Amino acid sequence: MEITQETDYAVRCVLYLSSIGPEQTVRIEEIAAEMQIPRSFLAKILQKLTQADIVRSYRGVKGGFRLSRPPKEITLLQVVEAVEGPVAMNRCTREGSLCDFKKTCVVHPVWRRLRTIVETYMKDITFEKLKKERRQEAMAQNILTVRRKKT
Amino acid sequence: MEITQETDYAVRCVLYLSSIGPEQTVRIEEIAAEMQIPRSFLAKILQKLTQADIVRSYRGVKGGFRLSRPPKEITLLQVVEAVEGPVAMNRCTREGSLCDFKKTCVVHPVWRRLRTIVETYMKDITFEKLKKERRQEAMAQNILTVRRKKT
DNA sequence: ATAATACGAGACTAATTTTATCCTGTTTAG
DNA sequence: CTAAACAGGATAAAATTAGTCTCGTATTAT
Ligand code: SF4
Ligand code: SF4
Repeated sequence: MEITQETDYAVRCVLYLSSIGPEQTVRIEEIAAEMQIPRSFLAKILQKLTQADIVRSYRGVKGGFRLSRPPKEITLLQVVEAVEGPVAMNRCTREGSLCDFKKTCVVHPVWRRLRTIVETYMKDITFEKLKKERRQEAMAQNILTVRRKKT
Repeated sequence: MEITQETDYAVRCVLYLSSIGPEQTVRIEEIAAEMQIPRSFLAKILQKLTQADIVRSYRGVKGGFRLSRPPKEITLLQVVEAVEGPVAMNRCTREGSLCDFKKTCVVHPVWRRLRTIVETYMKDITFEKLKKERRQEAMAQNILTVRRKKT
């Protein structure tokens, strides 16, 4: 029971976008390099994130991506669901018709409850929270200043 | 993020075994039919459950399976882990070396925490609990008496 | 205008995992 | 000794995951 590599990439990507200014954009190329994500795969992931209205894309010269709202309003759950669909925990909480036992099954409510627990936890993790921790770490290591020079 | 079909089969299987007497054994055939699990696939699953010391197998005529300890001492987590390995939630909580960022990553602790949450929940669900609910339902519908006749 | 840049969409592919099946061998009750 | 029942390994189809590539469209600087 694990998220996919794709989902982890997506989280890294949104985390990176959380660290830039709200007026800036960054190219796929930059995110891919900084977050160690295969470039063309990331392009696909960003399409999903765009369609889920988590990021917004800008085409052409000077184009790129930015978050479509402040990091505070983007949760881990939203990102996970955008790339891999509902966190159902078991098929029957996603599509009940898949199992004949559903009506009488005593395990079904267990999975439903677990689903709620996981969703609740992930809903509480915003990228604002993550960003803050990240900035603190970066400052402790002077990573941010290094990156500014390079840009 | 879902358990596999195999895992669901395993849970059904252990649930069924929880309902029989501690001295009885049941054949793969019976479990497969009652719990709607492909026979040969179930055989494989039971091997894993045997190796994890959740069930015990008996060969030869009159052979079959039974739980290797009372349902009270078997948790959902044990069964899940027996068939699909650790519930890591993300690769990095299973094998840290898989990610270069691990040391500084602010998301990593989030997955670790979620893992703990899920494990804690599943550890609390014993098959004794499930069995009790199941018996109540069965009695309400007279399923148990029907099954006894058939045997 | 138009060339260069950057994302969008869809087809395609490779690798891995999931979901099984089957065969041969071993154990055991009667 | 033999029929019943599980053990273990090989094999295979289907689904999912992970990733690439090409061509199209939008944007902007010149
Ligand atoms: S057996 Fe119960 S838990 Fe399993 S899929 Fe069916 S309803 Fe869900
Ligand atoms: S980026 Fe962070 S969360 Fe993702 S795999 Fe690496 S350590 Fe884990």
